[in-house]
Amino acid sequence: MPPPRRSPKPQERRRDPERTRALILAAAAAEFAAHGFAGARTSAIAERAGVNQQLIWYYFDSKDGLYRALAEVWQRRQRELVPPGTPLPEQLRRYALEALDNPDGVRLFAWAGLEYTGTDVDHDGRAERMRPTVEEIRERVGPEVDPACLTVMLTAAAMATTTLPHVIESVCGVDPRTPEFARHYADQVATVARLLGLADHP
Amino acid sequence: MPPPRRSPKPQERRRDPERTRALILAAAAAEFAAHGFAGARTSAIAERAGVNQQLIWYYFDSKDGLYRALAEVWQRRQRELVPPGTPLPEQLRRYALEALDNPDGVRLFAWAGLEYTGTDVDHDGRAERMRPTVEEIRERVGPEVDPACLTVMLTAAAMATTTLPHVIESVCGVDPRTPEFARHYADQVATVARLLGLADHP
DNA sequence: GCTCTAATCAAGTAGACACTTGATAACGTG
DNA sequence: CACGTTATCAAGTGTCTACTTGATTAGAGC
Repeated sequence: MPPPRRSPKPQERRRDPERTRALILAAAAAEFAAHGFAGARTSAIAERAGVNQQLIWYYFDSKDGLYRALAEVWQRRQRELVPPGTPLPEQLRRYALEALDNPDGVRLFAWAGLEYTGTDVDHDGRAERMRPTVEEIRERVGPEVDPACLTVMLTAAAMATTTLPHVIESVCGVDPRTPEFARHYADQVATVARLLGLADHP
Repeated sequence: MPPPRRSPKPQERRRDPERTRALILAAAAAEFAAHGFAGARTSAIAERAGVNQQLIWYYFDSKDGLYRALAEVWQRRQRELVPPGTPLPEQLRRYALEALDNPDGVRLFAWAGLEYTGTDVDHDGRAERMRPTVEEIRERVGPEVDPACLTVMLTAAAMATTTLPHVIESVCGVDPRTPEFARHYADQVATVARLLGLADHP
């Protein structure tokens, strides 16, 4: 008689804290992105991750702690999105395309805006990250334009496929979630940026 | 012995269904705007309105019904916001200033975007309301620009003081909620619209 | 192998929440 | 003033939800 394999799912039982943490974080990103902080359910996160609910508290202390941990992950990705030296219209195009490549991240970022109460995990980081963009804009526009405000406008515009799907559906008459539209819209954002004189001059 | 006044608060007890309805709607606007649909609490709405909780179900059937009733109110206001014939930059300036005059409405509208699932109470209404704007833009820009997309971008840009306060805080270094900044930002939106050639031509 | 720790799990719990129920008091109408 | 209707109220109810507790097991170090 061979030694009996006690567990029916030996692979599933193997421990791997890093993997578990990552699974929970990924599931949390999807849930928070889909429903926002208040709407997200910890039970749904655990189920989506395929782990025991309690592990959420084991690794992240609270729903809030999980949310904050997520913000850090997202922050790291943002830093790597646009290599320095990329022309502005192309920067904006890529930023708009994030709606395709990382829709959860963009939604998370949008939720954070509405749920913002005055303290931001990433305040200083973002300020530093966007400074070059503001300065580049300053050099390319006239004195009547406040480059910081224009940066904000362009950021908002680039995120619109995520933040204003209802407007897009009404105004453009198409489903804003299709890749075709996202690409078209991203091109349009770049086009408008060029019209504003934000392209490289020869 | 004079006839005793039985109720200590006779004025409060006076019935006024219309007033009650309005009180609930106003309180709901504030709560939903502050926390979104999932985050809003019916108990908080009743308390803010100063009415018995049950009246929410008496008048609106459900939390969802209350939310929908609110959407209709908001919709009506939108129609009256910008009289036809207003030049585009001025339209956008006023739209951006809504963040001051009707912050709850703007927030409600922004929440609706993130919570959008494909069905919209005001789909047709908004489409019709925004058509003239799209057509006006079409006449003023070159063929490389999709006027519907530009309309979306400008809408998103005009709402940024509400949707992206965290970005504004980082990039502009000011509190996005102050009236001074809101006015400055609204002027900037109008300025950029003029730069894009959206002003009246002589 | 033994033991200690760290990871996983199952079964709660207390409170919050949307919504009901059934009674009561103001109002309109004859 | 009687009487039916309508608005208001107080006190639930079942369910959901974030979080606890306490036991169990996999793996690391000796």
